[in-house]
Amino acid sequence: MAYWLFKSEPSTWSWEMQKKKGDAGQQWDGVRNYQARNNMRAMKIGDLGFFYHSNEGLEVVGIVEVCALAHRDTTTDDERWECVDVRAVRDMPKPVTMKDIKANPKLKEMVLVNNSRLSVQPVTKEEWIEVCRMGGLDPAQ
DNA sequence: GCCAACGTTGGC
DNA sequence: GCCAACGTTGGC
Repeated sequence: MAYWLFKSEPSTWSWEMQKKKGDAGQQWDGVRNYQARNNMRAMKIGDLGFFYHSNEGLEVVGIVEVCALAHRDTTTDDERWECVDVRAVRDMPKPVTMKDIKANPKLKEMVLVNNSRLSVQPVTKEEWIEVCRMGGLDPAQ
């Protein structure tokens, strides 16, 4: 299983809105960047991702699960753009902020730190475990 | 609201 | 195919 990070501006698509979609989930539309799209194409059902609030909040607020493989983004006629569906799995008991992540030497290689503009990013298993631990989740889960 | 970093576009 | 110009993103 692979791990990812999805970024969204809460004013556009917030964690609260995501949770309201429940187990049905929601397509992660609007991505117009090849790298981010390629990351979504590589996703498999059951992969987990952090849900990160950009611009406001600047923190990992929850965990989502990929529940549909990459398919056409229905918000555009352009065939180039695809997206997966994700559903909310759980809240972070304690949101992990950008500041916390930058302050942790174990996370200095995170894409979030080094390429903050990429909206869908891969996360290593080690990074996943560390961020979960910081957020008050049992890393074994 | 500013601006650095990055991606894309388009003229040559 | 290069690269300058432009637009967008997102942390601060």
